[in-house]
Amino acid sequence: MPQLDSGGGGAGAGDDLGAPDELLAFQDEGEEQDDKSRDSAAGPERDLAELKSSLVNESEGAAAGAGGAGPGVRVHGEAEGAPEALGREHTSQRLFPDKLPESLEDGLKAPECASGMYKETVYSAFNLLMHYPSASGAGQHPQSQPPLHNKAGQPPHGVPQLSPLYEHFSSPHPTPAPADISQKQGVHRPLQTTDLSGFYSLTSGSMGQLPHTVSWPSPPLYPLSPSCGYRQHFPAPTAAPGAPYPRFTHPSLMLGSGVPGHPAAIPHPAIVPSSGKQELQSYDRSPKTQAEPKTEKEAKKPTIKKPLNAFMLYMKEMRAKVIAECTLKESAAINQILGRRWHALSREEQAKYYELARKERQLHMQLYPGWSARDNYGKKKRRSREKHQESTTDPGSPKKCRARFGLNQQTDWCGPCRRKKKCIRYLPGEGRCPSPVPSDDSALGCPRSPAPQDSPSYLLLPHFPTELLASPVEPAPTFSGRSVALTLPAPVSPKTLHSTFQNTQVQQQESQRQAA
DNA sequence: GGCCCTTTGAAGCTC
DNA sequence: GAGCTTCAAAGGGCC
Repeated sequence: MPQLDSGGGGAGAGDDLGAPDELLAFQDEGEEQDDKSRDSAAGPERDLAELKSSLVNESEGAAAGAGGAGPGVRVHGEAEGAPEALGREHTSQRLFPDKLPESLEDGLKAPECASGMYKETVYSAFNLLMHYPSASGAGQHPQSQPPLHNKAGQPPHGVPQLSPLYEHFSSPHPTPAPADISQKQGVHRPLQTTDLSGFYSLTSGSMGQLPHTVSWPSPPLYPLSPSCGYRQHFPAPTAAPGAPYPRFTHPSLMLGSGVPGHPAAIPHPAIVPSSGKQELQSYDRSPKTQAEPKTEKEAKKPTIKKPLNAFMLYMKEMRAKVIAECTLKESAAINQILGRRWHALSREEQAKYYELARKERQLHMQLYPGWSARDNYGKKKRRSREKHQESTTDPGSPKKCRARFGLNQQTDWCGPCRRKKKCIRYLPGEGRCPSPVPSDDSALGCPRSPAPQDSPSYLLLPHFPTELLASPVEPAPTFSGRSVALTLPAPVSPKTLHSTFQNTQVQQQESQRQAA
């Protein structure tokens, strides 16, 4: 794997892009688990148990792993020399062993055609990104490069579908990045010296090769002005003179429209016009935007979306598959299934998505150095806080809850929710955690929170299949030692459960018809 | 038309 | 630094 975050150049920022949760998910196993992972007898179930164990025991692991790896999932190429670096290297080897490229390679040999998502170009692009940020190779056509993994040009099973961001910046005909990309106001992050030219390509030649994924419908062949209309704060990389067409001209990305002086489309999947679904609302906590008068021009600023995290990338890839398998349509129910499946993934499988997400964040940060997630704050309806205020039975923090019941703050779980963070799965009507569950083995006899018998309306539904309370897809996970499965029955709303119930009935009727 | 639901993760904010 | 909040995608459902 290339040195994505090598100390040379300006790769420093990328090193810290990994999220703490990623670390917790994969770091807490420690050396003991590392040994376990080397155990050839370890099967998927055990792997899953270990993963869940590591997730559950995140606080202990965080304390114990103070001398471990730095933040985030790392790839090879850390700063060398120091023991810490050695530890990180060790961690990175555990997280991204040579298996990863192998799996990618294997996957390329074994296409999954169910959704038709995987195309050669996409994974060639992935390979290009894996070589990133080689400036020397920026102008090379992938076919002229010795491909690392696309032996058969086929996508792998389990290899994450590239997000639009990746797809977008993976043109085989890259064009030079603009020289003035950093010459703008509001740039807080230093522009990476990494040559991103390989990710801006707007050539017409790539258009025909560009696969159409579920997420990206067929791009209309709109002529593209050389000056791409990134939002004002972020001057756009301009297309090469010989690049008349954008790679992506999704209607939602026609960012130039409406922006005076920027008539062209913005070929970036992370950008949506503010006139879209997420209209800029009056609520905006950004001091900058509060201070500035909202001119018409500003109101039409495009919205740069957050880069997708690992789970979002996973959802994006697997949604169609789940829909096909389960004949579900409601995204809420699908997401529940995907959430369970996500937990059931092996570490290696999840690591692929974490790595992909990390690269997305890195790329996003380099493309929009001054962008912050804060920029989009307030662009969605505030609902959590309002809902929270509506609830008079605030479960309180786990810390308070544990203190209330005299539990160990480090090891005991907060009531039936079994979470160490916010206690949200309290029993309705009983206020804060009424029955804290210690984390010793006695808790293992009660793997699930006691289902409230009074308030949830789905329990009152006639003939409601109680098995729906458990995982609709995955079997109940096993418990290992003190570990408590994270895939506890999610606090599914009665509405969703009822919908799921209805869908189940439809499925049963269909199956009966087919059987007949 | 726009919000809700539902998931996990990342990042910003608050104390 | 812990805990909380918001947003990212998706699309049917609901008002």
